[in-house]
Amino acid sequence: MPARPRAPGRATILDVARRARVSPATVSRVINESARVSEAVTAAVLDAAARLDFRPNLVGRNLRAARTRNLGVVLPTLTHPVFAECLQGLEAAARAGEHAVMLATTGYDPAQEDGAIESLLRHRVDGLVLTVADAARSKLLDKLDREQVPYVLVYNQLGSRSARLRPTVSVDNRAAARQMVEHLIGLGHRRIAMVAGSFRQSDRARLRHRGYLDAMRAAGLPGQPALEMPFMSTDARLPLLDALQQRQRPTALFCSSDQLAMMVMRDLQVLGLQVPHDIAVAGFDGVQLGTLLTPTLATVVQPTPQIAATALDLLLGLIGGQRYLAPALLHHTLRLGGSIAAPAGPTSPTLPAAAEQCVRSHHPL
Amino acid sequence: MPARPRAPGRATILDVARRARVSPATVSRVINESARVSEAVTAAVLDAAARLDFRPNLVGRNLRAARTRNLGVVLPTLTHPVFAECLQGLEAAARAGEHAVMLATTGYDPAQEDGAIESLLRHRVDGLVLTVADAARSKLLDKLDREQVPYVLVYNQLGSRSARLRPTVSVDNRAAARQMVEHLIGLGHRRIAMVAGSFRQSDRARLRHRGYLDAMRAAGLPGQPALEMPFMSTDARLPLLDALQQRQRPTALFCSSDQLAMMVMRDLQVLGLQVPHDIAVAGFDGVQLGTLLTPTLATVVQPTPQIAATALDLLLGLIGGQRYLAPALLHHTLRLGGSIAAPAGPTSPTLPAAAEQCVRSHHPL
DNA sequence: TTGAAAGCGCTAACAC
DNA sequence: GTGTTAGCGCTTTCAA
Repeated sequence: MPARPRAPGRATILDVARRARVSPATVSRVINESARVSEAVTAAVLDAAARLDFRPNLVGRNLRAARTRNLGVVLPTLTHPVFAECLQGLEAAARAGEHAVMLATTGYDPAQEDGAIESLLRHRVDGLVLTVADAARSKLLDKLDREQVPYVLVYNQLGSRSARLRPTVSVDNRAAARQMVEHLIGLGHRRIAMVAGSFRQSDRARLRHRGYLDAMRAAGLPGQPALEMPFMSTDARLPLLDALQQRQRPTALFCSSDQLAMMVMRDLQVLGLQVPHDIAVAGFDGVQLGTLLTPTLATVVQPTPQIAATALDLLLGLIGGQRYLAPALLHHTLRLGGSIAAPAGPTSPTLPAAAEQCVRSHHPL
Repeated sequence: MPARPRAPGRATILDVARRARVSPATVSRVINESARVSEAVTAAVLDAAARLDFRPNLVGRNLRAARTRNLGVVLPTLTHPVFAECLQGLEAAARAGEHAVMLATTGYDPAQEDGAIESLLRHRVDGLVLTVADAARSKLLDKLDREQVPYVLVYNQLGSRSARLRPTVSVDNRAAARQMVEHLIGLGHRRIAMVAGSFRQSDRARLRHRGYLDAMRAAGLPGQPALEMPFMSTDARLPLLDALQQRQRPTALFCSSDQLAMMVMRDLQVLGLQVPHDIAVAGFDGVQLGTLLTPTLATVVQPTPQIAATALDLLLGLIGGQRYLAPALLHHTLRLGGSIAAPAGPTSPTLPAAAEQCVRSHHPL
């Protein structure tokens, strides 16, 4: 049994070189397979490295190489499953490409975006994958452009008239939203409202609202402004109550995200309304958890694994020196779950008696 | 307007020193506030740094300092919300403590644990937060111990008779499970089955099963072996069918995780059973999404934000040189959702007619 | 209070 | 094929 190495895991390339009676350069060559080395020497080096529990110090390598094979990922939150799934995909793809992932979350707060990115850049990540509040008018992205930092946006999508062109990976949010709303209209819904995350925090939400308006207008129906809700809120009852107390209560709610849709479904039920019988609910994202709900959530499915894989692919391309990058528009699909159905007959214009009281008394959920 | 720096963001401490007409050492002192520097010089340095868009290269610093202020986080998956929430908390706490997070996921595969950790260690993370398959008999943890790498386990809990003592942050899984099952018994349930993630992949699942057995035995009821399911499976129908076709169909199912419980609830409903009327379902984790289900999921709530905060706290302590670390046992609570209720009267011993056919025909969900 | 100089671990030129 | 050497950007003695 060999003696325990002095400071285990801390042997350097020089220690290995000495033990194998070769130069440090040769050790490096063996480790990285960066040049041909004779079989005998290779074996000696490998043996020495193994005996010493040699673990290459990537900090040293990175300093020397002026690149780190580290990627920064900046997302609003992981509480929202679509981002957790995306991160999962990014990490797997990064690992497959021999890169490591450094993570930062911003809590949908543009102020935190700057600090997060700055920290990542100090660590000299080779590139960034990020979802920002507003891709079209982001000082941060301007900065990244100026400094020529490779980055790819996920989920963010630039309007067609946007001045800047930036690398994005997303679905066609507007078209996808329109398609879902058209589906609702096809089922017979006429009064459809949209619930959205706050527009300031999400360019996606704005585009999806446009798609909603497109569909409504095309059908000659009155589109409404979105019912905006801050992203991190956990209770939709009061805004919902507002919407439902309108003279013409909507028979369907199109939500700008699955997270929102799930919350809305729960709160509608708390208010005493049956989904989909009393009111239909549709989401946007296609998170797996939607299939675990009862009824299952009808939603626009974004191909999150492909979004992640594509983003990483593009990013590695950019890092590799590729120049121009067209925005990648991936295909969405509709998942028609049990949360939508044709509208019931003429609905009563009043809420269940329970609803009002339920909200006012702040009944815990 | 100042001339654009040559290679923006790539000015070094030497450039700043030259511009401010001081030594690089002084620049370092100013940047890190590591020693007193006169006001005048400080101002000059700061000014030069700002003009040059100086961004300290942490790779250089880390090489020199032999510590990185990077923390490695190793989790089975982010698809399971409890881990996503935990990572979120870890990242926030790390950022608050001026540390960055490098992420790796293992997909519940012990084989991947090794590669993930090895990669992180090559990056010279200062410490690790991890959830492993089995904390008691993990070669990896042995290695970390041997190499004196600071680490803290989250969710993993060592049995009381475990040989090794390792730093863990968890709830008392056995007691918590017992309490939930006792609650079910208190409601009148007598035939309670447990559904669990595969034991090999989770020491937690084993402990929770023990707690289940404790409760059953204490009540003089027959405890059963757990219905084991691989963690990444997305369909529980066939195993469920097995359980439900027993002579004495269970009136309640205790699941070892919320993920599993949500899947089970959906699949029960697919099989034509009403939760909680026909069968009660309880989970373990307390993920927020449980409150979005209908009925809401009854579950053992683990204080995930505190688990994350505590883990980070302990880890930073270990990194700071602290020696012994007692396992931290955090308080769980029960969240009694709509997915459990007292058992209905004598249930029919047969499944709804739909059930059998539904499974055999592999009806898409 | 500030500067000079050495070196963290590694790799890429360049020699042999 | 293999060795020598210089230096990536930073901090930290040690001197002044």
